[in-house]
Amino acid sequence: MAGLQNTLNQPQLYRDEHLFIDFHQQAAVLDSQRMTLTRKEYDLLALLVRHAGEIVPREALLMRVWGYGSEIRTRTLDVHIRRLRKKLGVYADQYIETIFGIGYRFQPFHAPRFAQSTPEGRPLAVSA
Amino acid sequence: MAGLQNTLNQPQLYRDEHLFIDFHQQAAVLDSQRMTLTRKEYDLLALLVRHAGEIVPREALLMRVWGYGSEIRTRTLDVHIRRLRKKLGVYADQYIETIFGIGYRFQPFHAPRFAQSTPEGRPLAVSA
DNA sequence: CCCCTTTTTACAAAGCTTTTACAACTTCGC
DNA sequence: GCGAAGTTGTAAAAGCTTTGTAAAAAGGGG
Repeated sequence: MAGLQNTLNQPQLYRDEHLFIDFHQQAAVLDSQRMTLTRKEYDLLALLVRHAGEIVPREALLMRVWGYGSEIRTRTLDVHIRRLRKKLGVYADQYIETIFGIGYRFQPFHAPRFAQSTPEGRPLAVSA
Repeated sequence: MAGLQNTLNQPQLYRDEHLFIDFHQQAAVLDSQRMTLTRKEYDLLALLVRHAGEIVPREALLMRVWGYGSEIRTRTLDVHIRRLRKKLGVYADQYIETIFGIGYRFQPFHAPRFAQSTPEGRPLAVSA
């Protein structure tokens, strides 16, 4: 698999064509430019990237990044997603997908996308 | 034989010549292309496919997918069936049969079809 | 205080579901 | 066969929920 692994068997690194993340140093680099992320922005990005290719439900994000239980109603996740996307620049929509009604998914840069065969319908399948 | 079975003895997978469904991941693939289904569309398709070859009465579908009792009058089932058929493309009519006055039946791709002037196949129990 | 980060608020936009209205079809009695 | 009554197909609109966005408010560390 991808990055070197530590004793907890968690990758220490993520790397694709444009994005590089060092989970140990908690640093992200986009096209050779260091991203300046706030703590929450980094935590959110890191969590998504560690689960690259998988849908991460809103609930899970709110729990693991904010410690919020499902009873808390907040829009702060949306706002942080937006700021992350802004900092991801032109790749934003390719990297961070919205799974309507469920959560978000980080996709490695060249991950195969399942194209849309039907004229209507939106870019994502259901999953939980 | 069908897919692997979990501890509840429900198949986890469905597969035929064109359609593949992973009930655990709640994802459907048609001719190697992931179908983009909304939640209700997936629930409806999954219920029909789990009972492949059997007639599933409208009442049962409305109860199990929508939680509607028999007193509720709605056309939303018809509309969802239509959208499913659209997304099933050219196989639509082969996969989803209308059993007039009773309900619908999902047929595996190469299943032999019998005349349906006298609908056979045991209906699914309506009770929850 | 000041600056930076985080959260909330309010509204806009997008997505999904349901209803509505009418066309097409099936069944059944005549 | 024919017509009536009921059922299903279909397209479009309405309704509701979720997400995007900008701006203001709230927190927190120096």
